[in-house]
Order: sequence, then structure tokens, then C-alpha cells
Amino acid sequence: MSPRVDEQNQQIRDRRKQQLLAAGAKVFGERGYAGTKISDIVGEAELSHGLIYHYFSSKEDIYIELAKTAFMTSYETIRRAVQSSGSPYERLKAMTEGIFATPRESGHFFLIALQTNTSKTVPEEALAISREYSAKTLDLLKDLFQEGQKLGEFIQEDPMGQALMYSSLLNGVVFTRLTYPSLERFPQIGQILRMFTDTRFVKE
Amino acid sequence: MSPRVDEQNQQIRDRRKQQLLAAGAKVFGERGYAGTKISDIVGEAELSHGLIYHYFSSKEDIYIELAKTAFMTSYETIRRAVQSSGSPYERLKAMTEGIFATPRESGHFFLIALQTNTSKTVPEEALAISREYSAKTLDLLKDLFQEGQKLGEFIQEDPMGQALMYSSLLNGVVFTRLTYPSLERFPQIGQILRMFTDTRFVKE
DNA sequence: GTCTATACGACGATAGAC
DNA sequence: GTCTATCGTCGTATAGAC
Repeated sequence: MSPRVDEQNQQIRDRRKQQLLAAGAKVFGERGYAGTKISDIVGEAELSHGLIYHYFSSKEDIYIELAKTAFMTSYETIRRAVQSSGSPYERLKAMTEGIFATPRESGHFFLIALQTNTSKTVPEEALAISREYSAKTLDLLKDLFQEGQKLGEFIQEDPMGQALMYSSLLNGVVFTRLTYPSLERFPQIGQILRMFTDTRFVKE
Repeated sequence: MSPRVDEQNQQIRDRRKQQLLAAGAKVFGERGYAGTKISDIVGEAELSHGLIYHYFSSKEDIYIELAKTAFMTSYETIRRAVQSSGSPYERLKAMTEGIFATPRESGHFFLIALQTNTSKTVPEEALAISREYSAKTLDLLKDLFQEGQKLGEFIQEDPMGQALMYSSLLNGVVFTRLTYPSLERFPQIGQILRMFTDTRFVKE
């Protein structure tokens, strides 16, 4: 085969794989690992039943790839915000605003992450990825809170406790937004920041 | 049969049903609706495969009964706290402390509630129960915040928004505690209250 | 009241034609 | 590269013995 044809084939393969991953994210998110049938995924992707096994070796394989995307993307979002410029308070504010400005599609990845941490039916490897990135994410947040405390912007509490509280709050609020998709003015970012900010520190 | 025997049989039936419900709560919580097999439940309860159908008409039936317990118990806990005596701040504090003093077992019911709201594989009726009780719970919380605002104890923000934020925060924190069961001093109740309390209001 | 055996359908994965 | 047909297994629910 000519290089020209190889290249076209590769494009088709890439496109199909993306189709299947997008369909998988939606269906795994909505129905969970055990509740998702191969026929659900290929049905959503509008491809035939057998074809999925030319792109993934198993149902577990697809889920693991999606879990990787979910945790790595979330980690990267937070890492970029924490390591950007500005005061700790400004970075926390920008990060929080950024998280709630994400498109609707990311809800599926949030649900996949949630299931990975709560369901014993999920592939082991996905849980390992979650553990790894969750620890790294908490460390980043802990450093941010520590820095803000030194500057007097944040209240003086155990920084890891603050990191856990912030991450809990994000999870809870994202969950509420998924449950009530019509909510418009929720959450108030200022109120989230209020929980961690020193009252003597004047907010912009 | 004599009444004596009837009574004994009824006791056995009640006990078996409780065994199966307890086993179901654990396994449904850990594995989700679709990921739970009848054999998982009877295995956990140490009863034979066929027996479960003498107590429940189907897998859906068991799940619905458990979902009812989950949502009704949660609603009742909050209703009692909101309608007790004391200032709004005191009631919010007591409620929050009470929620995080609950036994480990209730984690399974939390996970069942979570799945009911996020998984499309769950019996329809369970979702209907969730909707009903969630609305009633939010209304109770809204009234509590409204009352506290009139007294100047809570910050002046849309009371339903406060109710949603409080409920989000609870969900997030409970989830974090399930993910990191070894956490001892988490959460700090004072910090949760701080989010809703007027700074001019002196906390006890 | 409790158990084992089984019917019946569904699902993950593979084979092989085009 | 894509599809249809099929294998083997597993899971819900029922039947019937004890």
C-alpha cells in the first residue's frame, strides 16, 4: 500500500476510536461500568457490534482509557491554575471560576471519576489511576493553601484539611448541578471562597 | 396452625427480610444496581439462592425498598433537626454535627442515594422517591436559612441557594470521608458553619 | 420455610464473509 | 475497515423436592 492510503486509513482509525470513546464516556457516565453493554456503546456511536474489538481489546480497556482521561484532565486543570501567576487568593478564584465554566460534556467524565471511586465493579487499574492523581491533586491544593496562609489571605487551618474541604465542596457542587441542570446562578463563587478566606483580607 | 406457630413464623420472616435488606444495602452500595447479582445478596446474607424470591418479588423490588429507607431516613434526620428548639444557628450546628456522627453503616445508604440520582440503570420508582424527598428536604433547609437571615445570624443570600450549597457541601464531605476512611479530624464543623454565618454574629 | 435444579434470555467476545 | 452470525457463559426468575 502507498503511504497515501496508510495515512487515510490512520485518519479513519483515529476518528473511529474517538467516536467510540465519546460514546463510551456518555454511556459509562450515565449507566456505570456494570450497567453499560457493548451494544450501548456501539449503538451510541452508530457502529456495528463487532467493530469495537478492532479498537479496544475489552470493555475494561475502554473504561480504563476513559478513566485516565478523566483524572488526568482534572489534574491538569488544577495544576495549571495553581502554578499560574497572581496571589494565592486570585489563583483560587480563577481556578474555581474555571471549573464551573466547563462544558456540559465534562459531566460524563465527572460521573466516571465518581464511579471509579465508589463502585467495586470498576476495573482495578482505573482505581489505581484515581489514587495516583487524587494524591497529586491534593498536594497541589495543599501547597496553594499553605502559601495563602503565610500571606494572611486564607484562614489558619491545617492546609491538607483545607485542600480536602475544597475538593469536597467542588464534588458536591458539581453533583448538585448535574442533579438540577436548570440552576443558573449556582454556585456563587464568592461564597465558596468565603469559606477559606481570612475576613481581614479585603476581597477585590 | 395455632396462633403460637403463626407468630414464630412471622418472626422468622421478619428476621430473614431484615437480613436480606442489610445484605442488599451493603452490596448495592458497593457495586451499584446493575453490578449487583442476586447471588451477591444471598451470598452476603448467607441464604440460598431461591429464598430471596419468597421475600421480594424482584431485584428491582429490593432496591426500591432500600432507596425508600435511604431517602426517608435522611429527610427525617433533617426534619427533626430543623424543627427542634434553639436559634437557627444552633439548629444548623446540631444538625451538621449529627450528620457526621452517624455510624459507618449509613455509608451504604448514602451510596444508594447517590446512584439513584446518577445512574440510569436504577428502577424508575427509586428516582421518583428521590425527587419527592429531595424537594421536601430543600424546602426545610430553605426555611431554616430564611429564619436565620431575619435574625441576622446568616448571610443575606438567596435562601434556596444557601440550601443547595449546604446540601452540596454535605454530599461532598460525606463522599470524601468514604474515599478516605482514615480521616479523623475531618470535617471541621466550624468551617462549614462559617460559610453561612454572618461575621458580625458572634459564634458561641 | 428452605433448598437445589433448571428454564430462558442476555451479554462479552470471536470468526469469518465482504 | 466494517459487518453479521455465533459461541459460551452468566444471571434472573421459577419449579418442585424436603
